[in-house]
Amino acid sequence: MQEATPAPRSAGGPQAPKTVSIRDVAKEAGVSHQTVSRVVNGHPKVKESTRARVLDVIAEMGYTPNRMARALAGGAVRSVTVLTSDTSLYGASATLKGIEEAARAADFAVGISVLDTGAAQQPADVAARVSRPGEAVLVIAFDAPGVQAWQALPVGFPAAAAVERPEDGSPGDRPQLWLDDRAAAAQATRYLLGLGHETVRYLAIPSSTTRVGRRTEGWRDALRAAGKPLPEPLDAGWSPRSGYLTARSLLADPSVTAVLCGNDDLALGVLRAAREAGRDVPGDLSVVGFDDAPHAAYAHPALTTVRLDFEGLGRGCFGLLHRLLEPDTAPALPLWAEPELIVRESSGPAPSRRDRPKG
Amino acid sequence: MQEATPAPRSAGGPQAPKTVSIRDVAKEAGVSHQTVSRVVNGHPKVKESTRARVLDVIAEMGYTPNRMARALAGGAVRSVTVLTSDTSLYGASATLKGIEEAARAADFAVGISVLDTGAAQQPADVAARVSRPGEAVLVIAFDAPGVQAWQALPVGFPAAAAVERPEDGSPGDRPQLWLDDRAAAAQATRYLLGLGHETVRYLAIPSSTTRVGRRTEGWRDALRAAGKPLPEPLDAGWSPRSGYLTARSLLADPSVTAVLCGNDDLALGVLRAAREAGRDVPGDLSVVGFDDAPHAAYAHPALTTVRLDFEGLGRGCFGLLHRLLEPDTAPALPLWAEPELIVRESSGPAPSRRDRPKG
DNA sequence: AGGGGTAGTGTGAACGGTAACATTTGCCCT
DNA sequence: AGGGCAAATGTTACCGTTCACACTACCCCT
Repeated sequence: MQEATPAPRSAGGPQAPKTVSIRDVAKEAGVSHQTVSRVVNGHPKVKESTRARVLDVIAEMGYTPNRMARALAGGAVRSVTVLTSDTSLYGASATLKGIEEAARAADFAVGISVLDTGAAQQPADVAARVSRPGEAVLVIAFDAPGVQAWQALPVGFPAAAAVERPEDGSPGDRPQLWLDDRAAAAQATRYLLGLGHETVRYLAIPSSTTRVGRRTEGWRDALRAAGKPLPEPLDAGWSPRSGYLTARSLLADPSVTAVLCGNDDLALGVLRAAREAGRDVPGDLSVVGFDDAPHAAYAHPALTTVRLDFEGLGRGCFGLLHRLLEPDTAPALPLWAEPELIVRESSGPAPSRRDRPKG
Repeated sequence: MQEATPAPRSAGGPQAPKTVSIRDVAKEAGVSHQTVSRVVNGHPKVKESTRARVLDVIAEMGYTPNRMARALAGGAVRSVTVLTSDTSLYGASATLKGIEEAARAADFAVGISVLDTGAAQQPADVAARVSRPGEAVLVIAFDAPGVQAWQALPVGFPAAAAVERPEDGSPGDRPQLWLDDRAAAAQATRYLLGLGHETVRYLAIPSSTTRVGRRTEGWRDALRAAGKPLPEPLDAGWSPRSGYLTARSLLADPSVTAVLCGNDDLALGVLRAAREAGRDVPGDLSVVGFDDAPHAAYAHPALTTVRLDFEGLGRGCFGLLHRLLEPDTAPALPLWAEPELIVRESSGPAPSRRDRPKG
């Protein structure tokens, strides 16, 4: 732990940084400040020669529009605040990355505000996080705090969200995007069933709403469609530790041969529990994760998982918001990848009856 | 991949969101707007009864100061832009988390801007990322792009940084903080040496400067001090894959019994390479990581690593900046934890000669 | 020649705050 | 009683931008 001596307070020395404003440019170019504003904002009715001259002066003087003033004056905000709960989770952080990328490309500033997990999100709280009334907001609503924040946002608000599922009743047409977790979970489950497992257990991440999560639904869908027994899903948290604790009791049951996890971290915990229980993965037990976090491929055994294009989702969300804010100039919505099952080492054929450890 | 129909453009309907300004509050409370401003900013010379009344009205009307206007008017900026390169790396994201936490506590808005890795950071580029001339900046400079951005920042700029190492020559007193990586690496190395290993190999993360990294230095220090052979450090990247590839050739050498890695991700890769090479960890080979990322405890075997308090570092950096910006009101610098060696399963006594696989 | 559109430009007033200075009030002192 | 001072409050200007509108040319039409 070290600290350099702080630099002396900038005492507004002889050479004040001298910010160059739109009026400075105007004077230099011999036009009114409003004309400069028009040039900067690409207004069509400016004579070509004037535009060129102004642009020259701008380049020469190194003028940059002041975002604050621009926003204050009621112009385009060009700034988004991302509301998210836990950036240490892969899904959220990858989505954020996508948003930032797209926002930067569109010359938007991006702010970030982390939601307190636990505390319910009051409309007033949420509003207070936004720098300016009317400032745009992007919510990463994969968990309960996120969804609450999203719902707490006044409807007129320029905002979009990445959600786990679209809201049920209520105004169903808010600008929001989601990945098809349900189909992805169903696909993973079918894969395991196809390997000969009699059924698949599911370790659920916390649901973002009062209803059961989409991934849980997908898992159920597949089980039902295959006419397999449908056990209770197991409620877990987000962390490896949570997966470990939940799996410890589950794996005492020798009939459990396949476990689908709500995310890769849980799967990591399950892997450890399996090791401790003396269960060979994938020999005795197949474990499948979700998300394809960066470390999933380097677990032991390497995790079979479902790759989700969170970055693409983030880009999409920003695009949605952009289109909302600037319907005429915003580019078309970018595409993102479908969920994809990545088969690695942690899953395999169901153990044949005689190999299976005796109950 | 799904998309809800975008909400119709908010057409400024009958009930415009009607933002409540300082003048609205003033009128309602029967005072001048300036008095409201004074109350909001905790100016001392306001009569207690007036203050109470104004505060009541503020609460009642739900007034929130407009950040933009405040900044425009030349008040305190109360906003930081964090410059970072790769948020998917644990160190950077944890530091960001700490910054955000401290910033929120101090009622600062935080913006984020991701540096292009690869491209050199030009002063102009960096300046352009900042919303307003004079806006404060916090740089997470653990890698080369970060350091370049930090160096490209004009000296007068209100900025602070979390760095791998303090800059060498140059103005050595810029506001910056760092964790004692060097001591931490030395500690880990001593620990391994104490376990009987003849020497320790080191997989280096890329250095943030032209010089060798601090962790590398610490490792060298310990080896030298113990009079042990000092092999060349191995240059790796940041990812598990990089650790895997680097370790693959290294582990062919049976005399290698202890590997220290520049981060936990590299260690994950080494673990996999060890498995493939038929090396038992920790029996034949000890592997030690760095950072104590969340998944380190759930690797197989669980990683021995050095816990670094990145969140604390982030809080500290923000505190440094805060003190710079508001010397009179900013609280004292928060403390953060010293690096700490966390011994788990991936390290153990050096194999005795006769156990060691034959070269 | 006068009327009407339109391209190009300028003017003044916001936007919501803070800073600097002006003003009012109340108290103490001589 | 009047001068001096400090506390409490009000007034005005300004930050850098956009918006709404006014204005000037100029062209086209009848």
